[in-house]
Amino acid sequence: MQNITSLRSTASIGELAKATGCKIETIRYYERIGILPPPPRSDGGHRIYDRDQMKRLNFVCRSRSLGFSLGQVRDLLSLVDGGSDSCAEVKTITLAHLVAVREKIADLQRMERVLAETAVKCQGDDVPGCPIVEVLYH
Amino acid sequence: MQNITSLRSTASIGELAKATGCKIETIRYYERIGILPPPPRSDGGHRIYDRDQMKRLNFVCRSRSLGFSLGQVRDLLSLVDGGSDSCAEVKTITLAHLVAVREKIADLQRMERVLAETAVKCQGDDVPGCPIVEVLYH
DNA sequence: TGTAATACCTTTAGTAGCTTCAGGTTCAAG
DNA sequence: CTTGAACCTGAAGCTACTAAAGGTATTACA
Repeated sequence: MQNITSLRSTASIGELAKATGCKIETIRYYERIGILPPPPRSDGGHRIYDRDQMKRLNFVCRSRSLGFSLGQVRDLLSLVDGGSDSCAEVKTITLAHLVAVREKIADLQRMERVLAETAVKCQGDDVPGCPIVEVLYH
Repeated sequence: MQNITSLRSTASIGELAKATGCKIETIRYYERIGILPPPPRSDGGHRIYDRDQMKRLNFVCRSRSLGFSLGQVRDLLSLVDGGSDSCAEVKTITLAHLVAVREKIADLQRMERVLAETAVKCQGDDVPGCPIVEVLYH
């Protein structure tokens, strides 16, 4: 197996998966829902990807790893596909997402605090009346 | 409509929903998947809840609001139902969840950092080559 | 007591974002 | 030419709900 960035400019779905860290099934899923365009096929029906597709999948994976929803990824892709005067819209989507991420962090920190506070109260022994259970019952 | 904690010791599903902050549909869903036992019914088929059910639903809602999965809630409930010598197991589940919550926080903070760093680089104007897009392409 | 508004009922399907499965075909190495 | 790995499709399953359609019960008021 050779490095797809060296000799060949095309890759199988498995090679693409390795290169991007995205699972094969996920790649096919993205194609099915229209995030990735259907690539050309070999005579036998296997998918053949080129560098552009690879770049596009990278974009998708990276966006997903930053927590963008597939809907947002779709929007970002169409802005990128559309042209160059879309920077403002890209920023808008990003800032909206940033707000959502910060809210999630705040939510989780609230949970973390309660869980940690509660857990230390519990001895973990056989004494009836577990403090954790008490908290859960309110 | 009277306060369910005062005169009557039973409640309709709507009253239960109000008392716990859990939606009616969610209560029925919990029953369907076995988180809540099926309550007795009125002659016309409406659900009638008593205080124990109310307590149980409170436990479920509170656990959920702390981020426990329904599987974990199920486990916690069966420990609580089981007896009093389950404190250690309750603590184990709680600590495992705490670890998971902290991992999620760390993940989100990583996203937050990248998003914030990237967003400030973007002027949001019409200049081609949006820095956000660059980051997404890697 | 009659009626109208509200609350409740069931079943089914939809959401996000994949993952897994079953059952078959193609490709590449030796 | 054979064998094993990689690939193919379509459908179902996962979490935790939410919504919608279409029908029945209850309750408040006149």
